Order: sequence, then structure tokens, then C-alpha cells
Amino acid sequence: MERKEGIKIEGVLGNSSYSEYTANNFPLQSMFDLSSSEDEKIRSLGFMDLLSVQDLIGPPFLEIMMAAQQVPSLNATQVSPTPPSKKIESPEVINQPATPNFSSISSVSSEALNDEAVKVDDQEENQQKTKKQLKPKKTNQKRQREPRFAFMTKSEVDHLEDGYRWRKYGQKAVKNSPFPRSYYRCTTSSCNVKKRVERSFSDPSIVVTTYEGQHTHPSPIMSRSSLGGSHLGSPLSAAAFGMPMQITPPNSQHQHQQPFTNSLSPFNFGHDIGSINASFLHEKRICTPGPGPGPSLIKDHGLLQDILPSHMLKEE
DNA sequence: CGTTTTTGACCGGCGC
DNA sequence: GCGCCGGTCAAAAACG
Repeated sequence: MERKEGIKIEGVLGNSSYSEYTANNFPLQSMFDLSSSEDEKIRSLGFMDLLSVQDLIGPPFLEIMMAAQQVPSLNATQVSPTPPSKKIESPEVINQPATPNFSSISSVSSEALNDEAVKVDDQEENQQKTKKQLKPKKTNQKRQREPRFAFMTKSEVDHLEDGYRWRKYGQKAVKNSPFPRSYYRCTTSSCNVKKRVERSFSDPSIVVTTYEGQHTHPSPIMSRSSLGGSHLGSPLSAAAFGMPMQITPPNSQHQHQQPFTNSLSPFNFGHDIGSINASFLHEKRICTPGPGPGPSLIKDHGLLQDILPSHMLKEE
């Protein structure tokens, strides 16, 4: 009964977990100005502040905004006359009130670089010590954070279906917001991807989903058909990420929102962001409510292929 | 009956 | 050193 749908991914925002920004391997970072000052705020205020998206609405279905967009055209297109509620947001990475195209912010955390290597190891370890993180005093090493990305989505549902199964493991009240923040973890045993979901204080209709880490497995939903075992060798592959991927399950009994399917999973950190952007753009395109009423909005005819293996694109 | 959600407690990091 | 805060755990409850 409730399962609302209508989700629009407004934007993406990745923020480096902490002050690791220093590492700029990601061109993205340069774009997002989550500079240290911002970073501070982020910590204090929370993502929401950063994301303070005013009304990024516009397009009918969903539009994705990669903050990473280095696409000048996009930036140019989106002018943000809207006064930032906070000022935290970087001028270039905001949304556009005028053009119903993209809007959003994003940045990528840099941990990937440093942690990447570690991460791999970490995963293994994690499996072993899955539940003894608190009790035993961790030797000394502070837990390392994985790359995080935040997506701003306009949706009525808090938990967006992204192709993966998530188990909620916590919920906390957000300081500057009346809305709580929910913490989810990928149910796959060997996968330690986490994500947190919170609603924007400014715009209750906007949900901010922050992904942390990358999936070590393909989307359970997707795997049903081809993924079978042909690919997935690369943990960093798009699918590997916790990016939101909307797929229409064959037997959608869960909450599936609109028939749109987006396979965005672009943030391969050390990869070309260009592709990412492309994929996002592509997304947008896909999502556009075309005249043809078909559940197959997906069909990637585009750059997606660059990023996703043919299996991922899945054909229906 | 197995899985997921709820929720209060706990822990570590950080600022004062 | 203390308190605040974000994030996580884990037992119990709720669900399917």
C-alpha cells in the first residue's frame, strides 16, 4: 500500500569522509568544492546542508546529477540563482532552478586512492570479524572509511530500490533535521557496503542516499539473468559499486518504483569520470518519459555500455 | 521459521 | 577530561 514511487535522482554528492580531501586523484574533487571549510560544515551540519537542494525538480522521472560533472556544458547550463540556504554548497556544484535538467552536487571521496588497497584487505578481514568490531578493542588502526557518494533523490520513499538488498541496522536522529537517518548494510555476507538514507530538511521530498564502499558482487537482481558468472571479475566495475541501480525485477514483489531502470554505477574512482558523466546523462535520457509506454525504459543505448558490461545492461 | 526492522545502549572521535 | 555526536551493535519484535 505504501510503496510510493516516483523517484528522481537529483544529484550525487560524494564527500570525502573526512579530511582526506588532500588526495586529489579525483578530478571530481576539484569540481566540488567541498573544501576543507566545507568539510567542516559537513561534519557539523551533515550532508543535508551540503545538499541543500532547493527545488531540483523538474523532469518527469528521474534525473541524475553527477556532481562530478566536469562537463562544462552542464555547468554552464545550470545557473543557480537560487540563494543557497546555507552557503556551504559550492557555487558550481549546485542545482539549477531554471533548467529542469540536472541539479546537484557531488564529490567523490578520495579514500579510494589510499584505501583502495587497504580496502580489499579490509573486506576479507571484515568478513572474519564481522561482529566483533565493538567489543574487542581494535588494535589501533582507526577504521578506515571507504569512498562515499551521496545521491539526492526526489522521492517519497526513503529507501530506494537500487538493485541490491539492504538490511537496516540503525537509525539516528539527525541533528539539524526533524528527519531521522537510517543506516543500511548490504545483506550479502561478503559485501560490506553501507548506505545511509536521510531526508532533506529543506525539502522533505528529497532523499539523500549516501553509499559507502563498493559491492563485491553483482546486483542480486541483475544476476538473475546473464551475470551468471560471465563477468564480475572486477570489483571496481560499475556494478560493483553501491551506486543506485534501478532494475525492474522479474517478480517485483518488493517495492519497485517506476519502471525506469537506471544503471548508474559509474563512480569508478580511479576511472574516467567522463564516462560517469556520460552515464548519468544517459540516465537522464533513459528516464525521460518517452511516448512509448514500455517498461523497458532501460535499454542502454549509450555510454552506459562503456561502463557496464553487456551483461549488466541486461536485456530485459 | 528465517529474515528484516526497531530501538536503546555502547563506542570512538572530536571539539571545547 | 568531559560532553557531544555520529555510527554500530544486538536483543527483541515484527513480517512474510
